[in-house]
Amino acid sequence: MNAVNNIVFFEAASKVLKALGHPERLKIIELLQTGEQTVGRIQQGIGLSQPVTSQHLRFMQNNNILASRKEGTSTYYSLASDMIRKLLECMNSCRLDLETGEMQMKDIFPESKRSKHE
Amino acid sequence: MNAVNNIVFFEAASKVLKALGHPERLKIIELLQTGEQTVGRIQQGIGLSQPVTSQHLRFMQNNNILASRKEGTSTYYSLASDMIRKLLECMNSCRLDLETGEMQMKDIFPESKRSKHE
DNA sequence: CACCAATATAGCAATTCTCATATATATGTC
DNA sequence: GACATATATATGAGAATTGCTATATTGGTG
Repeated sequence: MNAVNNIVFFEAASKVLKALGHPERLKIIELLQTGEQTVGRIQQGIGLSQPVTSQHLRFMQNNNILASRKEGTSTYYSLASDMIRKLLECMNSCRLDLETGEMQMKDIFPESKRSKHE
Repeated sequence: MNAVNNIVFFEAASKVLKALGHPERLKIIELLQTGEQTVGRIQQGIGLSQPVTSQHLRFMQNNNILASRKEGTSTYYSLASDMIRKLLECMNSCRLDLETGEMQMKDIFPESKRSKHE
């Protein structure tokens, strides 16, 4: 693993993280954990409008978080990579730690005040 | 774990992920894996200007990714939570999978074309 | 072909990010 | 107090993100 590959990795990984960094998108990802879903079902599942749902899906597909396949008039979206699955596992493990009290909500939820520029 | 907590979790987690979703910030986080560092050292380590470095650090602190303490004229930043450490572990594990060929770069790096709206 | 259902895209306004430059603050030393 | 060092903040410009409304596309059915 050389420096160049490191840079590539950071670039790639940060895109993935950024694409995950939106509450609705995170919900979508969770939804897809159990398998592929159509746009319609995803939309129902998270309660967003159809265009916004589509936009999030496209965004995630462009960042290689999701893959899709068409069947008739439907499009099925699914998790695209092992990395996503690993990250999801990690998130779920954290959520479990919260439930068991092993981790505190304050450990991940900022109560900090923001200045204008964050 | 009820619905409300889920929402809180998604909100919190997505902020964390978003704050991690920037190549330079990811580098900073990696740098801090081995322990706290001053702003100066971090700046050297990643090669950014002092103000930009400070801004990234503030952003991450506001999103509870980092903690800081002052000593003399220096400020030491460090990883703020177990969640971050877990996510870091996960990322490093993925990087290892890349090295061993267990995972392919294409699994996390998008080659997809972008439309105007991503 | 007309029409419907499912999904995608365009275009726009508001907000947020990111980086750069300039300036401020705080601490330590002489 | 004058000054240097380390860090933070203000501010502004350009880009990216987000969600909305309207419209387009595509496949299936009669």
